[in-house]
Amino acid sequence: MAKAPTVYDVAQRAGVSIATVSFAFRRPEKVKASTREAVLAVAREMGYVPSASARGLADGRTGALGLFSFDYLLDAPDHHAEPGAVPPARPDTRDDLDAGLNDQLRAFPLYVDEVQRGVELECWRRGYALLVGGRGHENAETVVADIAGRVDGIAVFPHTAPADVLRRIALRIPVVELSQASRDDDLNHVTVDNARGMRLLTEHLIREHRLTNLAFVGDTTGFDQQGRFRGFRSALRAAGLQVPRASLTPPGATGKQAAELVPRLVRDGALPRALVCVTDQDALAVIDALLANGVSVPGDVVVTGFDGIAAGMVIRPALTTVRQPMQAMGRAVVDILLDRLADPHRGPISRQLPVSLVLRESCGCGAR
Amino acid sequence: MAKAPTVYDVAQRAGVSIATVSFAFRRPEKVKASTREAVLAVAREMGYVPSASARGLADGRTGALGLFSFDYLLDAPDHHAEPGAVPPARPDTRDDLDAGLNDQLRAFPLYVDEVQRGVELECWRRGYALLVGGRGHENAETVVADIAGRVDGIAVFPHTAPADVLRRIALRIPVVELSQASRDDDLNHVTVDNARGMRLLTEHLIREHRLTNLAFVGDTTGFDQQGRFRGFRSALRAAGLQVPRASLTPPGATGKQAAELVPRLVRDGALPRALVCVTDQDALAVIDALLANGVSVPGDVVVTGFDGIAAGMVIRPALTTVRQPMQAMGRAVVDILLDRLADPHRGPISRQLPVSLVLRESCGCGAR
DNA sequence: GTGAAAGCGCTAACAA
DNA sequence: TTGTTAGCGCTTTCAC
Repeated sequence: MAKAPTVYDVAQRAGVSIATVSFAFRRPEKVKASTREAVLAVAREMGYVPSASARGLADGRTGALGLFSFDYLLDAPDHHAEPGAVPPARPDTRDDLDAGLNDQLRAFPLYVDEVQRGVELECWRRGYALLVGGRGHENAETVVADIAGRVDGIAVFPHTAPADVLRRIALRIPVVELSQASRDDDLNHVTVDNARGMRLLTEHLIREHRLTNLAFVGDTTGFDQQGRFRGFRSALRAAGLQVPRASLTPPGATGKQAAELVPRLVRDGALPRALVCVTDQDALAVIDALLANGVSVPGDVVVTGFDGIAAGMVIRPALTTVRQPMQAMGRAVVDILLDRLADPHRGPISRQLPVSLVLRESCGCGAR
Repeated sequence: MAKAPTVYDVAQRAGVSIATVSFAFRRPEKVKASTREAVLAVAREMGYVPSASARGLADGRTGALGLFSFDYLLDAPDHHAEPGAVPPARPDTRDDLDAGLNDQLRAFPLYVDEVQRGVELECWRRGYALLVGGRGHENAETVVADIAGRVDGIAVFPHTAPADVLRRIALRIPVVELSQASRDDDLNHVTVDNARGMRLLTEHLIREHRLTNLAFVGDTTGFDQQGRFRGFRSALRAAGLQVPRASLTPPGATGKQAAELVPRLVRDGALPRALVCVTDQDALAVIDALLANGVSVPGDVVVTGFDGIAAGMVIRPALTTVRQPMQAMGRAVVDILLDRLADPHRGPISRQLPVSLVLRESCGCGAR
C-alpha cells in the first residue's frame, strides 16, 4: 500500500502550485485549459485521489449524509456465522417454504430497508454519499455521534438514539427523524398520517366486513403508534362501537410478545373477531400464531397490519394493511436535509406523506 | 445551525489544553480521572462532536469502509416521483399480485442488496461506519474515486468501475472486488465456485430429470458468468451430450433481452427442453416470458437460475437455482478489508465461498 | 492565470 | 499528568 499522492506531489510533478491543482479540479474555469489538461493528466497518471478528510476540514462540508438505522437482522440465522464458515457441502434440498415463517420473512426487506433504499437513491441522485450506521454491539450514543461527526446532515429512525444526543447534534447539522414530531424538538420530521390510515382501515373492517368486536395489538409507546391507536379508536367511536382503552399487549411489546398473546386468548376463549395490529411485523407474527393454534384467518379472526412491507404480500393469507410510501419517505428525508443545508436559517421542516389502504385476504377481501 | 464547538472551545471552557481534551476521548488512561470527567462533562454540555474530517486528516484513517454498488432500482416505479408527490387519495384496492411480475419482484432484495446487508452488519460489528455509493446520474469514475477518498478500504461489484481506476485506488487502500480474480489484478476478491455450482445444477437436470436438450441463457462476459458457462458445458460434456458453443443471448445481454428471446424461440419451434440461466434475474424474466407465451414451466420447458435471491422462492413455479451465501460474502469482504488494513504488507487475498443447490419447482422437483 | 500562505480541527510527539 | 506545537491535505483569499 503505497503512500497516497497529494496535491503537493501532483503540483510538483506538473510544475505548478498546489492552488492550481486544486483549482483544476474544483474551479476548472479559473485555470487555462492547457494547464488544466496537463494537471489532470499528471493527476490521473499518479493515481491521485483527493482526500475527503482534508477537503472536509478545509471547506467545512463532507459531501455525505448519514443514516442511523436498525440492525433488526442481527439475530438472523446467518448472523453469527464466521465470515469464512463452511456451510454444508451437500446440496440443500430442503424446501425453504417449510423453513419456518420467521426465517422466511427475514429474506424480505422490512420497513427500515425500504426507507433506506429511498435515502440511498436520492442521495446518489443528488451527488451525495451515504454513511450508514446501525447500532451493533456498541453504545448507540457513541455511534450516532460518530456518524454525525462525519456528515453534513443525518437521518435517524425513532427510538434509536437518546433525545438529548439528537438535540445536541441538531445544533450543528440538520437532523431528520422518521416519526411524527413531538412537542418541541428542533428536529425535522418525515412521517405519514398514522391516525387517518388506521381510521380508514378500521372503517373498512366495520363497514365492509360488518365487524363489531375489534381489538388492537402491539406497542403504542411511540408517537406514530399512538397516532395509529388514536385512528383505530376514533373509527370505533364514530361507529358507536365499544372503544378499548389500550392495546392488548403491554407497552414496548415486540412481535414475539404479540404472538405469545394468541395462545392465551385461545385458551381463554377471548379471541376478538379482529386483531388490528400496529405494524405488519406484529400482524405477521400474529397470523403465524393463529394458524399454529388452529384458528383460521380471516375466517375465525381477521388480522390487519400497518406499513406495507413485501412479506405481507407473500404470506397466506395475504396481509391487509396500510401502506406507507417508504421509498418516497427516504427520498423526502434527503430532500429536507439538503433544503436545510442550503438555507440554514430555515426552521424545522416536517413533511407528512399520504398512506393508502391495501386490501388483501387477511381481512376477508379478495381471493382466498 | 450554530457553529460546531471544537476542541479549542471545550479546552478553554474546561480550563485545559486541547491535547487533554483529545486524550480524554482517545486515551482516557493518560488523563487523570477527575480531569477526564470534567472535560467530558463540558464536552457533553457544549454538544461537542469531534470532526471526523479533522481526525481523519490527522491520523490518516477515516474509520469507515466504502461499498460501491449498483442502482439497478433506478427505474423502479417509485423512482421518478418527486419527494413530496401526492399518490392517489383513494384507497389502493388493486391486488398487487396482478401488478406485473417485474414491479412485484422489485419489492424483493436482489443480489447486491443481500451482499450489502452482510457488509453493513459486519462493518457495524467491527466498529466501522459504511459509506455506500452507487452510480446515480454521474460519472462512475468520479464517484468511485470520491468514495475511495473517504474511506480506509472499499468494496466494489464487478463492472461498476473501470479497471484502471480500481488499480489506482488499490495503490492507496485495499480494494475487494466481488468476482473471481482476473489474471493479475492487485485486488482482493470474494467469490464462489461458479463452475462447480453450475455443474452440480446441470448434472441434476441430466441425471434426475433425464434432460438431454439444454441451452444456456444470459450474458457470459464477466469472469463469474464464464465460470458458470464452463460448469454447464463440463456437465454436458461429461454426460456425452451435445455441448453448445455459446449462450443463446449475445454478450452483455440483460434479463430483458433474455425474455425477448422467448417469443423468437417459440415462433421458430426452437425451444430447448431446458433453459439454464446465468442469473436468477434472467431466469425470472424468462419464466415470465414463457408463461406469457403459453409455455408451461417446468412441463414444457425447465428453467433454472443462479444466485438464490428471495424473489425466486415467491415466483410460481418456484425457482430452482444455485444459492450463493450472499450475506456471508458481504461479511467476508469486510473481514478481508480489515485484515489488509491490519497488515498492509500482505498480498491480495481471495476467498471462495461454497455454493449450494436449491431444488424447487422450476426444474420439475417438488410440489407443483 | 497562477502562486503564496493562512487556516480548517484534530492527533501525537515531545517538553515541561 | 498536562501543555506546546508541528503537521495531516486541501480550499480559498489575496497578491502578483
